[in-house]
Amino acid sequence: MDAKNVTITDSEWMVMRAIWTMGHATSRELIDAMNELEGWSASTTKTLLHRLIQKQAVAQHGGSRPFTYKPVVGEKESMVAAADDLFDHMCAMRAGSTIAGVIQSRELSRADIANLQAILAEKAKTAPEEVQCNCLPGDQTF
Amino acid sequence: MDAKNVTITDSEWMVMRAIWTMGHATSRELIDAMNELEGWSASTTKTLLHRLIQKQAVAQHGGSRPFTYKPVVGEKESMVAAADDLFDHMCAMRAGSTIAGVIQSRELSRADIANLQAILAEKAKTAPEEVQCNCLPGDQTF
DNA sequence: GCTAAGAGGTTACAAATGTAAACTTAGAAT
DNA sequence: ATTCTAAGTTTACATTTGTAACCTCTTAGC
Repeated sequence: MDAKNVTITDSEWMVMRAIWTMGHATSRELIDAMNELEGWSASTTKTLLHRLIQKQAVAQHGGSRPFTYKPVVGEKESMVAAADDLFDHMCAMRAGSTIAGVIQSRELSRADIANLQAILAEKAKTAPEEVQCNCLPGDQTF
Repeated sequence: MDAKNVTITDSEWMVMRAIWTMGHATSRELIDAMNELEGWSASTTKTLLHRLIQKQAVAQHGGSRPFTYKPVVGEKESMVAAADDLFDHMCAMRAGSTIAGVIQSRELSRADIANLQAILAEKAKTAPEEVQCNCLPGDQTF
């Protein structure tokens, strides 16, 4: 199952974060975690877990109760897919400054920074002078 | 009006992009643009425009018809606010690699890259060895 | 074997969102 | 002055999403 093909809602995402972090979990573990993190009732977590199973973001394992639930889509791929989807709906010309804003407000490790610097150095080799706006059809600068 | 305080839905965002790009527009101009871009009917665009006015993302100008509509919230700030909100709901530890994925799939100008490199160089001065996961309470690496 | 508790599944409902029709008002055209 | 068209406002409805109760089934405990 490809992370790009699964749309995870905000509340489902909260459940996924718990499953990704634990690697695999029982419904009791998820219910307790979501109650502590968000104050949700057990019913809420069960509903969201069921919806995630239906959209194949999560798989149910084990032959007897309590079942174990494991993520089908990876956290890293899902995060990138969600961020790409967001940026795909935004002005291409302003992606650079938007990414700059995000970087400024995130904590990044030395390894993260080194990785980003390497990627940017590579992109610099073929970077255009400017990126075209893609907001209107046949669009030029207004 | 602060961009951070206005939640713009996906469809409203498509209307905003048109208004931002034109700077100011009449409803006829927006109706034509959204019909060409998304295939929407005039009613759809009118409804979304009205909702944007209600949530003070857009302001109505002019004393007689046709009115002119102008954005109250800026595009740049709204993009950063939306991206920040997305990342705020994700694992802090993986923000770096997610940003890397986004950079790889976006077209960036030379100026964008230079700006990002400068920001990263500055962050590198105080970067931690690693960023803590913030997915579960009292969480450590699993 | 029976009972109780826990887990899993189904149903419920309000609000948000996407999409569009219907109605009212204003102004242009005749 | 009247009519017609466009613009603006209100209403409508289906789907999605958030949140949770209720019901059924399974398994642990006695």
